[in-house]
Amino acid sequence: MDSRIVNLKSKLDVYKAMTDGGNLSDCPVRDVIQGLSGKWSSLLMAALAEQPYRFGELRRLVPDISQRMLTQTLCDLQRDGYVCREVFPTKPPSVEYSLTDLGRSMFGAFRHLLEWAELNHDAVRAARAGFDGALAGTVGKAGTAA
Amino acid sequence: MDSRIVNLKSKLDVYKAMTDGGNLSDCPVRDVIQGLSGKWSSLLMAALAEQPYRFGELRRLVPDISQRMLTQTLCDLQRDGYVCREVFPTKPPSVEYSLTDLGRSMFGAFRHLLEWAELNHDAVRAARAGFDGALAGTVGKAGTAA
DNA sequence: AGTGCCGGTCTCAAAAAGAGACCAGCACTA
DNA sequence: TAGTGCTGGTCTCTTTTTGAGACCGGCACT
Repeated sequence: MDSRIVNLKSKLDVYKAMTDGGNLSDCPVRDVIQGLSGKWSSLLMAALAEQPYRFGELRRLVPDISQRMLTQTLCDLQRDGYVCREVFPTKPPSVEYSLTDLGRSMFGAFRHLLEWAELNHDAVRAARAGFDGALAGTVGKAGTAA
Repeated sequence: MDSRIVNLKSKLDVYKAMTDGGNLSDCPVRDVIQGLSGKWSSLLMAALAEQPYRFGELRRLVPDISQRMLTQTLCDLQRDGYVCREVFPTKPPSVEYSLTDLGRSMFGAFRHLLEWAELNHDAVRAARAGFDGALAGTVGKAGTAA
């Protein structure tokens, strides 16, 4: 079993075969996931899943996003077919963003991750603290910080 | 109903109240999701969900990742408690990465999104094509490209 | 001796993101 | 009538993140 670690002869062929089986590079899933992996995409999707919002509403709802990224992320989400952009010819022309059917469908799958995060953020935070602590211990070799 | 568009008096207070309700900025879910929203995080999680891999194996499995990002992303995932890093004292010291229980748990939720992507990438691609086509039509006003 | 693989780190260039000014048009205020 | 604020964006500049690739020490095989 452990021979795979020692015996390195012509491993590349083996990996190529495995890659074809696991097709991580080719598969279109990557293409879809990359669209959602942006820093703000998931957040905006979560917001729009609640209800439709206008541009300025979203900006206020997520204070630490810049207009530039808000515009761009919304545009990307619209391009991927997740959100719908409607311009209302009101006095100050207002723009409303809402989820499409595709967007709602996608969010239905994404929601699981959100729920998991809600339930397990303590564990993640604990893991982070443990990792950082161990790192500090390794580097500084001191259990007690100043 | 539409008065919300016209009547703009002191809307900020209203939004603040809404923000408190929807708590999109504060909630720790963001903190967790951001860790997964990296370009490579989800891909590496998917790979490690199959089976444990060594550093070089992952590099070959995902050809278009740089060592730097591979190291960094794996380190981030390890810090968040999703993956476990084991160093084997073999002759060329080898390092194996595997999913922790927390990682497997998280991937169980993430998997839904992966499955959705697999099923709906056609729709997403179609939406993209439609969006790009409409954009070209708007700008170039020409239906037939050269 | 020379070469290659091991898992990383280091540096440098390019790309992406953040901060903030600026735009045109209309309503309300002074 | 001038001034102010709000609308949804775009433009520029700076900072952060990413990508590409050189480099490291140590051992095995040639």
